[in-house]
Amino acid sequence: MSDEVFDLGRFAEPSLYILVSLSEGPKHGYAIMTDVEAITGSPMGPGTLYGALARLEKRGLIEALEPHDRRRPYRLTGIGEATVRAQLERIKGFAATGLDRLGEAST
Amino acid sequence: MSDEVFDLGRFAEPSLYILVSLSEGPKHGYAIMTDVEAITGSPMGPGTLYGALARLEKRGLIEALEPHDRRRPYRLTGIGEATVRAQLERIKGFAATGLDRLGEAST
DNA sequence: GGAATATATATCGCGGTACGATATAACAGG
DNA sequence: CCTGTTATATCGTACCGCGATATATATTCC
Repeated sequence: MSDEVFDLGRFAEPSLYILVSLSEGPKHGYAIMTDVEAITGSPMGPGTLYGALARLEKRGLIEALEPHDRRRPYRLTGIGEATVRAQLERIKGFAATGLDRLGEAST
Repeated sequence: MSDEVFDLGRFAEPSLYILVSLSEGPKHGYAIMTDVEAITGSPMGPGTLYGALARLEKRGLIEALEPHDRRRPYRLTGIGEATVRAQLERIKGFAATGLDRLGEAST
């Protein structure tokens, strides 16, 4: 089972942003929103955020911590961390392949 | 320099695969399908392929060449090439950021 | 103190995408 | 001649993205 890394599925972009944001440490929704905007350059609205958050929790990639004040923080689970890592490695390889092809093909 | 590069939009994964496949040179649909499967490891069905192909052409990122035999080849346009390159650079940076965070946070 | 703004979460609905299923057709090999 | 491969095309369903919207508290400024 050890290898069985969860796939993020079809619409993985916002989910991946969230997971990467949580890679830094536990955060609550609003903090994720601002962090993702800082990383990616484009804002993530609440509709996108909370929908994806619920899905990620349901799939066991993140888990909710005890709320403090008005904040409901989330944390990466073990599976979540493995998933992000695998996903990022894959993406990294893919980007390298693509850029390599462009480098050779252009001129 | 006015590089208003086209964004791939929300659902960019299959489209990006196609564009990267075409970065190698012009290909027809079926060849893209097999190539993408080779690159990503997961198969891309005709429903995904031809839908995305039509959208990419409509957006001017790829263009159709003259059909030979039963094959309808496509080629990257200038805009298309710039878009893939920009997209891949962005992804590369994002992956690096994410892996960096994981590297520090884990262990 | 009152008003405006920032923080913080939650939900709805439309538009649009992913993708399996399905159909069609030409060609090659046994 | 029939099966499998190559090749393109379309339909329908399920699901996602995301703007809009609502609510409530905390903070800041006049």
